[in-house]
Amino acid sequence: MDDMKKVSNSSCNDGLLLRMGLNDNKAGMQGLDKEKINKIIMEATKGSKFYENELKKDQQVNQRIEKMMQLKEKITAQQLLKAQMQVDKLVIELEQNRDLSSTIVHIDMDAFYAAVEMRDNPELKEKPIAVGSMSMLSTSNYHARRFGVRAAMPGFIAKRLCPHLTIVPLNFKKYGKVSKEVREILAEYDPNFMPVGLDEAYLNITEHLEERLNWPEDRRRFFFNTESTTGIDKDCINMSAKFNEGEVSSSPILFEDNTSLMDDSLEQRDLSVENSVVFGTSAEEAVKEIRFRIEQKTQLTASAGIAPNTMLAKMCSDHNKPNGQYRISPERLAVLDFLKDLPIRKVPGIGKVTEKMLKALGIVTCSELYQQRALLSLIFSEVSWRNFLDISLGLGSTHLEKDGERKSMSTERTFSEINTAEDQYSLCRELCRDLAQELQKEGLKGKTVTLKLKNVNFEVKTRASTVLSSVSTEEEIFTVAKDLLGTEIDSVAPHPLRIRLMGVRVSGFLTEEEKKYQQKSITSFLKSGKEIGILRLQPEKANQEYFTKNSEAHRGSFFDQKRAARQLNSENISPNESRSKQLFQDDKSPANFMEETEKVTDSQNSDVCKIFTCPVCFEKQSSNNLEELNRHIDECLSGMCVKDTVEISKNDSSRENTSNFLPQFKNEWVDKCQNNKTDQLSGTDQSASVSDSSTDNSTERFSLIIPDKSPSEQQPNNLSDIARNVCMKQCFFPKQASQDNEHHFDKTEVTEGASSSCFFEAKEDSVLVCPVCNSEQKNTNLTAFNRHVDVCLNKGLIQELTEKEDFPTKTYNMENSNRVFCGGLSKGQQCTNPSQGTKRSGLTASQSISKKAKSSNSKHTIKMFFK
DNA sequence: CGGATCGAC
DNA sequence: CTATGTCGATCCG
Repeated sequence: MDDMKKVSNSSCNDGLLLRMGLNDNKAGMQGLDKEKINKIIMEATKGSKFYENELKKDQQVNQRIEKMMQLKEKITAQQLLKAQMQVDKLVIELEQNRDLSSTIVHIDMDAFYAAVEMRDNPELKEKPIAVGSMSMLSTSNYHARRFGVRAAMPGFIAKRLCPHLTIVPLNFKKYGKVSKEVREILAEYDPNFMPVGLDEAYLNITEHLEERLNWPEDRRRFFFNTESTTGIDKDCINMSAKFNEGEVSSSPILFEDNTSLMDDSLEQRDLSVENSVVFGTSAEEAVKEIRFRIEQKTQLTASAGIAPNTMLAKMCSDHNKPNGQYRISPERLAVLDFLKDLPIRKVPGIGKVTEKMLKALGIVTCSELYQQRALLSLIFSEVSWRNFLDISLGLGSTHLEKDGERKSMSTERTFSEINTAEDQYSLCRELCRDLAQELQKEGLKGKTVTLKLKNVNFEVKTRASTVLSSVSTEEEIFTVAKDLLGTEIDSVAPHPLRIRLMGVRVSGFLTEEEKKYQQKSITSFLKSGKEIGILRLQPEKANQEYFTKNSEAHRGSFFDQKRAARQLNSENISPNESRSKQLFQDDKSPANFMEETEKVTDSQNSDVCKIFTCPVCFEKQSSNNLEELNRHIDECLSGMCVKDTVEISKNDSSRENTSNFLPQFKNEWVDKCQNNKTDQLSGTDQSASVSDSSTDNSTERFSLIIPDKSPSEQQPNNLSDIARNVCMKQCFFPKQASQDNEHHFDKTEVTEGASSSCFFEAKEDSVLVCPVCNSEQKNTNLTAFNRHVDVCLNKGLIQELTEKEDFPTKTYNMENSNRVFCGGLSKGQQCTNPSQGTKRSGLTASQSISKKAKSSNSKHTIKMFFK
């Protein structure tokens, strides 16, 4: 125990560093004291972009602290008193529920990667080494730590601290293998143990200890490994000698000069059998046994903590690191004593920022955290202060939760500056490809794509977009990601986007149920004719056969069940309620939705339908706004190959508003929640007219028209194919029915060339999509939008992008493209960006577009949009 | 929902 | 020259 205390005193960071530096005379290496270390780091750091950004972040934290302090000032004594009572009430409750009955162990491999590398390359043993690269280190050995070389430090700075430092590249396969070996041992003590990364794990050994009491001695006897397969036999024997003599054991690998801790009660060990050791039945003994076995098996040392819960166990394992262990006995006072002077920073979950904020409140140790509990409850969020309270009471989780389902998957890369759109797009595609591959390994599909960018000033931005269908393939992800990227590129235009990191993340994974739903063929959906939605499709004879052909397999399908449930619902409840229930049936968090819906309902005093059926994927989409739906449809469409053109036209509608698809195909979409405009377009040709059979008067009817071929000839794989054909790359809805008539366009104002294809009402806050870069321009007016397009054109994007053969995006040719401006430009509008001429085209953006639109010719050109 | 931030390994 | 990659959680608007 004396040993433990000594080490525990010196394990505080500052002391440790200092001591190590002073004590180290081996290998002719000197460590550095903290001052020197800081000085060197500062010199290497200051003036760099990285440092500038660190300063900036620091300022932000300071601002947060300032705000917090202002908040604190406003707190009255009265409030504080009240809070004190409430919190203390909670404290009593928490104390009553304090659970000390579990024995949780935290195992932490010492300097794991570095230790593995040293083990496998004896030449490194005596040297300061770090694992990682010149730009970033993952870990360092204890030699190197004396010089201040630490994890998360860039290699080039470490080199300045320690010029002899050997930097070993990462070798994850190897670490994984070793990790597995360790885990095999751990599983014997707790089959449900919880690994954390490669080098840590939590175990609940409560049960093991119970059983262990009855174990015969031989079951607790372990042999020293005298037949090591590697060349380290001598060390092992040396170590075993120390074990036998009850001396302080020392890792042969890491700590030739250190004082580690196979400590108490070693004399009592039964060593009657040669080269073996018997461990006792206590928690300490069991954990020593674990560490012993790990070392015998892998030649690596581990530290461990034993405590009544995970939080304490984790802090314990840090307490006597390296190659040591510590236990908090399961008594309330032992716990509180451990926490008494413990700096809050040692607590898992309290990082740099929280530490600084609490320090501003005069809180450094856990007991201070407890003393300030009332104040904290007034300053921090419920979640935060409750967490603080748990910490200060030493409460934590007493069981090991299996890590649940993955919530996101991402990939990101750092590189030297990339500033051309071309490179950025192809990089983006690459990331999407990698990510898609990983996603498919786990069979995941997600609805949210997040793009992460770090510019050369180290400023990080993330941009996310949630689509209503889910994505998993490279194309699908890229379709979303590239738009996000495009928006960012545009946002800094005409300057190039200068980035040093890009990442793509997919989250919002489908649940099992949703996966099923998605996989269902739409035929079963179409059969119903009873779906709620603004679009209903009811196959006419011509298509009936096809629609029903594939439906056999789906009888009693998910859809059918849903339908049945819906009908049941509507019969059993009042009409109003019924509607609500129907709408929300598939919506897991209807709160906002409800509000929104009711609002609209009131204002229009009519049936409002906020569930849309996407014409592409035919999935029902509940959506709060049209923009979302638009985005969904857009995304649904893009990345898919358009094979042919099909028309959807609305045959009948009582009250609807404009919206549009690519108009040259007379596609029209109706948004019934927006305004009262009526556009009537009639379908011709072979129409698979689809009418709604329900009495719901909010229903619109559409015809599905397949112009060229009869369904049988066309032989689409499924109806989705047809549906996809229906729609063009884009659809726009007026985001809101704006009162503001400025920049208002309607179809009469547009030239023939454009207007036949574009009769979109562009109001102030419409969502405009740049025909060049394809990105949504939000919150823009037409002037700004024009400028954007102009800039976009002049950036030479088109030229550049078409040059590169495998370039994934936007390979359409402006000359032939029939892509049109939807609502973007008025006829003849001049380029509004004075800094940018129209060098390439010699035309203003609008003129280009006009020309383009005129030359465009019907359905075949559409293929160009979908590469 | 989207974005920023924190924290851990 | 040269400051990671990945994930979950939380908070705020």
